[in-house]
Amino acid sequence: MDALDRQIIAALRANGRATYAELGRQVGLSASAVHERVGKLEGAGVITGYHAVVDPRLVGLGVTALVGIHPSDTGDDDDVAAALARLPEVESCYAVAGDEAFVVKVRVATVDDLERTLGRLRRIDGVARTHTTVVLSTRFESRPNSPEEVAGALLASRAE
Amino acid sequence: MDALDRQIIAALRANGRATYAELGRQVGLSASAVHERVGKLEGAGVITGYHAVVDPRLVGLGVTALVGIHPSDTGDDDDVAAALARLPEVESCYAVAGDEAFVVKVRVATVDDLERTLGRLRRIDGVARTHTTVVLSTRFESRPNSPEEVAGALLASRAE
DNA sequence: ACTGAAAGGGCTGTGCC
DNA sequence: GGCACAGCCCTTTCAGT
Repeated sequence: MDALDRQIIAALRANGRATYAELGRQVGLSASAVHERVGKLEGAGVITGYHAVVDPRLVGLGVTALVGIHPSDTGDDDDVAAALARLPEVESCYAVAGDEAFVVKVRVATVDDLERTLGRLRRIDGVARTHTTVVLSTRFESRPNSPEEVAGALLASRAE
Repeated sequence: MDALDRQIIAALRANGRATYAELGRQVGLSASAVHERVGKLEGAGVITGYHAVVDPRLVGLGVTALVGIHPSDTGDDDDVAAALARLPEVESCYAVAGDEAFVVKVRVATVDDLERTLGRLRRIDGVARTHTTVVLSTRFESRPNSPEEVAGALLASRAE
């Protein structure tokens, strides 16, 4: 993982369909060299996949909510996580510190669907209670920020 | 937006680097037809981009937190959102219903960095207070669930 | 709106530095 | 590890339906 790898990763985070030739031009390498590096990054699990990003509203999933999952005294976290993974409307699932065991992001079509989904969540074995925060608008999401940028910002913050 | 478009979208959500020829094979269309459809989906804003997904830990961003942003009485939400967007460690930002104005997802290298970031967040004009939930593990994230699957699950739920 | 053809370019393996 | 080359496949455009 050198500076070239990081540049390639940043480029692929910005445009996941960039060709190897294009990436090569950006970082000053031949297409075959980039091809090899990307293959290694994928093999090492650094790059885990490539995904098209879709406007949820335009595919009929206009309602987003963040739901905190309070665990019951009995019940295994891994089992709860597995049950959460079985619900396709649960898009992300984080195990967290604090009163809640998990925070999940849910996407559905309508508030009626949200109500139904919350019912299903509460009925999971090991779930005592949910705490729902409805998303009014997504200002930005999954920004492809390079670690470099983050590091730079944190350095600047340190210097303050 | 017909069934073919939805199939193509689902395929590109699963593999953002799928070739047009490959997509055509999957949905039973020629590569040129797929090419045209994808172009229209991009133009209509249904597909907003393609991104490589990277394991945050392997690029030195091993600490994730969800931070609720409580607004002060004075201060404009849009200004706060703009200030949040300027911090690269803030990966996502949702305006939410409830006590908090926003919930943001933050990724940094260390808990020291997290402390610094929280300081920067609190210093934003219009931010009264933050409430931080540290992520212990990401069970799954940004799963490419097709709206069909979600609709199916919700239908099943309705029938229960 | 899709197909099929054709030209151009990218992909990806091999051999070599 | 990277480059150059080469064969093949894909992309992209365009006429035809």
